[in-house]
Amino acid sequence: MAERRTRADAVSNRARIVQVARELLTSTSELPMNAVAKAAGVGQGTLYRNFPTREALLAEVYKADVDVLVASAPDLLAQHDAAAAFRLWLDNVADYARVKRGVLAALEGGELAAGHHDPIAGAIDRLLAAGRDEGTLRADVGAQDVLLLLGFLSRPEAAERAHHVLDLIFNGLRVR
Amino acid sequence: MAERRTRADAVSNRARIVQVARELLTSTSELPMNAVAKAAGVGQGTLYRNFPTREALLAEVYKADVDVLVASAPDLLAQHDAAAAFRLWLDNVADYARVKRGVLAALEGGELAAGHHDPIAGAIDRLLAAGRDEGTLRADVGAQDVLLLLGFLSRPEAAERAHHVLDLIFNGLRVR
DNA sequence: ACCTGAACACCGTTCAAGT
DNA sequence: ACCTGAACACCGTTCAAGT
Repeated sequence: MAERRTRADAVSNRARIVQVARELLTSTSELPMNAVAKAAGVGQGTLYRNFPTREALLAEVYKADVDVLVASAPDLLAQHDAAAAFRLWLDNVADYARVKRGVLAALEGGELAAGHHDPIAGAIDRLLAAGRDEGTLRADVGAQDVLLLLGFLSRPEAAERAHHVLDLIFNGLRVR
Repeated sequence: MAERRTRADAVSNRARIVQVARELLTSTSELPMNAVAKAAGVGQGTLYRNFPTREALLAEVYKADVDVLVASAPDLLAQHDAAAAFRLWLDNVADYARVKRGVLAALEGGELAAGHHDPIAGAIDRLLAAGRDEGTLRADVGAQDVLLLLGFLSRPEAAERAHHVLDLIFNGLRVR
């Protein structure tokens, strides 16, 4: 199977689409596909061949952020006990959610979350498993449960109360 | 100020709009305004004068359900201690959410929830206050926090795990 | 091989014209 | 006083035609 080199213009088009989408998302939380195509200077067809769904585009836009979030889980586990690591990781998620609301939108129920190997779910699983071994976090909690609970971060009103609500959630996941 | 009798056709139009919307929501969770107008046999203008936003229409459709939910709070408090009443009330909410997903959509961030006198928030406040007096529920929890946490019920994947996630939430709201 | 952009099917919402 | 429905401004998505 011969490796086929993608045309140079195709490569730059794809990169420009992602860059433009990222910029559009800094001003508003909406992302009209036609607006992305126009701002990127490509036809709608080009946009859709690169990213068949908006979820796919969002996943690409926030890939770097998600990678950082996922990578921070083992780092925190190396420096703290599992319960503290989990609590700190939740704060990381909240910080990302505050700055870039779209991260959560991409995360929940989309390509990222529904994919076979959702990296975020993997990070949560790791933290939960450590807490279970330690005996500080409830053994009957799955990554799915945590993802559902974190969904509140995507609501606009969440910003002010995020920290407090995370405390309540964390309190609920600890063993009594 | 003389009471003005609304025209008979106007009254029946309004009732038919609500009835048709309710029926449409049993099959799908979407509610296109034009589809409502067409199914109700009225012009779009009539629909919009009665219900300026979709939220307003949803609020009317689910008014009866919300009333039942709100009324159940004092009933539960009369028969159980505050913590048990709160737990049972949460189950009531989950049951409604399972059957009619739209109740939650109408509840969260919409006319119902954002209104000056959100009845749901009132019911939650009442339950929380009783739990605080009793010393079983955390004093630093507000109705807003609970509403944010309950938002997960509107997600399609929530159905199977709703009961378990509610346990986690309840666990987090209790005093240690 | 990749691209463009007209075109289609759908929204929500408004408002002039009717009764 | 209330209603109708054409019309407008927007979506997402497809696909024939180009290079």
